[in-house]
Parts: sequence; C-alpha cells; structure tokens
Amino acid sequence: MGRAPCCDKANVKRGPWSPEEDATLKNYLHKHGTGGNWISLPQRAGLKRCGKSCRLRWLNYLRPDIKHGSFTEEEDNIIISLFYKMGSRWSVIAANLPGRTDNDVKNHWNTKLKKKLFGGSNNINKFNPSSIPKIDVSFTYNHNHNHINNNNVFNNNNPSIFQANPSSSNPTPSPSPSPTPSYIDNTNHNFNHHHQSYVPITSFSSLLAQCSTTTTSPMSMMPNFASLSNMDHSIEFIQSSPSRYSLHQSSPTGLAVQENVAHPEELSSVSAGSSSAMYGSSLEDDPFFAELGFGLIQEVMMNPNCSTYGDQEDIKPQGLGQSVAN
DNA sequence: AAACATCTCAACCGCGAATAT
DNA sequence: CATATTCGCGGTTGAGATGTT
Repeated sequence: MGRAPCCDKANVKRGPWSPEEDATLKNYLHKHGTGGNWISLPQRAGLKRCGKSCRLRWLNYLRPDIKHGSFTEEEDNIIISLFYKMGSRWSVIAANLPGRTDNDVKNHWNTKLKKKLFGGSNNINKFNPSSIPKIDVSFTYNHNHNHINNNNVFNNNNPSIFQANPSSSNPTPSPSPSPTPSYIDNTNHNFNHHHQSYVPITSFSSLLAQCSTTTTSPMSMMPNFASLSNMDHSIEFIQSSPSRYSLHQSSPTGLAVQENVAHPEELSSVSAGSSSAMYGSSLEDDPFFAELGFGLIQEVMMNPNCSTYGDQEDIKPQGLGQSVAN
C-alpha cells in the first residue's frame, strides 16, 4: 500500500500558476500567513491547488525577497565551493545566497555550473581547465589553530555563511520561515571552534585551473579529486603532548576522533584507503565522483600534476589525508 | 521559414524528518 | 509510545523558449 496523497489530485489544478492565482495566494498570505498549515491553506484562500503547490509557489517565486536574474561569478563560486563541501544540500547552499532558493541553485547547478566546470556531465574528456578563468587559489591551513584566512567564503566574519537568511530583512511577515537545518547549526559550531583547522576553497574554478597539466592523458586533465575529497571534511589537531595530537575529523556523515596521533607533518603518508575508511564513506560516494560517474579514481589521485599550493606553504593537497596535514 | 535539437526553469513527486494527536 | 499528519527536501519532469541546421 502506498502513501496517501496529500490532496485530492482529481480536484486540484496543476501546472503553471496564473497571475490571478498568484495574487490570491500573495494577498492571503500577507493578511493571514499560513496559519501553520499549508495543506488546508488553499481551501481557506479559495484556491483550487494542492497545499504543497502553494507552498512551493510562495517559497520559490512569490516571496518578496526572491532575487530573480542570472547568478554572479561570486555566487557561482560559493555554490561550487559549498557543493563540494556538502554535496547536493541545495537548501543549505541556498541559505548562503540571499534571495536565491534551493530550486534556483539546483537548476543553476544542473544547467550551467556542471557544464561550465566539466563541459558536459557525461563526457569528462571535454573538460578543459584553460577555459576556466584563473583566480588565485587561497587554501588556508594553520597548524597553530588560528582562525582561518579572511579571504575565503567560510570566514566567520561572513554572516551569510552557514546561517539561514535573517528573516528580519524581510519587510513583510514571512508566513513560514524555514527553520535552520541542524546541519547548519552543527557546521557553524564547528567552524567557530577556535581550534578548528580546515581546508576551504575560495574558487573551485581556480582549483580546476591549477590542475592543468603537461601530459595529454584525459584522466590527468581532471583535478586532483583526492584533494577535493578532503574539502568535505574539516580536520582539527589538538595537541595533547609535545609530540602527540588528537585528530578530530568532521564530515557531513559524522565525526571521527583519533587519539594520540603523530605530528600532523607525519600524516602525509596516510593512504587513501585508510583515510576513506576513517571517514566511513567511500570515494565513490563523493558527490563529484558520483556526478562524473567516476570509476578509475586511483589514477587521478596519483596525478602529481594536481598539487595545489596555497598562499601559506603548509598545504600541498596531493592525496587523501595529505591536504590538511602536510 | 520550418523543423528539429537543446536549454531553462517552474512545478511535481515521493521520501524521510518533524510534529501533532 | 504508536500512529497520523504535515513539512521540507532533493530528484525528476515537461512545457515553453531559444538556438541551430
């Protein structure tokens, strides 16, 4: 037995909204709000629509703070960076782009960014790093547990990152402000921790550009996905004795703590296999590998041409476990 | 100008999570 | 605590717009 439908599909209108319906919904919400119940709202408002349809129409189109129009380069970079960090959590990514909805971001990724970065999701051989504007890479890693570089998008000083859009900026009452997902809370907490050290990227385009190579192998033209994988995680070394550390690694799937590890410098030899096992997820689960239908990851991981250097010299993300611990 | 291909994006769907009863 | 209801999300679809031949 399947799930009961949310409304009587035979008696609701579907398809594009008319201007009259938009006006009706908008007026009703301005006067009454949702009343805490989208399902019963259409009936109260006099609309022959499913409640879910009303909610979607409001959130994705009618809300007064929606930003229409094309995405800026800065927005692109934020989307790309956050996509790599957390995968297709469109609502979280959208929360960092004022005026943009998860649907907008998702559509933009699927129709523009994927092609911009890879020249077609199903043909990685078309990928051409030289077609991507080069911007300075700004990896940041700090062994001394200091705060991160001010230039990157994960900066604590940037209030939009990992926080839902403040509803106070909305001049009209928001009928149903989206609650801040717990993921955001957790991430924000992690990133405000004064011991945190991690590897953000300011521009994924720049990372791809850094991976241009002197060889002609199509695979070697791909970015170093080993180093990209690490961007899904934040890594923190807390010194427990002069020569020993506890290693705290957080990822979207959880937190792993490893006690009594050697100095971070020595961890550069950690193998890909042990690292991915430590994270409890396989590289094949990685959003970018999934996106590309990637199979032969080892070859990419071993690609020496894809070492990327930040302004600080402490980081050379050449392999799993290496990017933040070098 | 017409036919066809491709792109865009609003809308729908179904699921898991959260909340109410 | 169990069940029902609602919400919110990510994946997918398809109509209309736009580009190409």
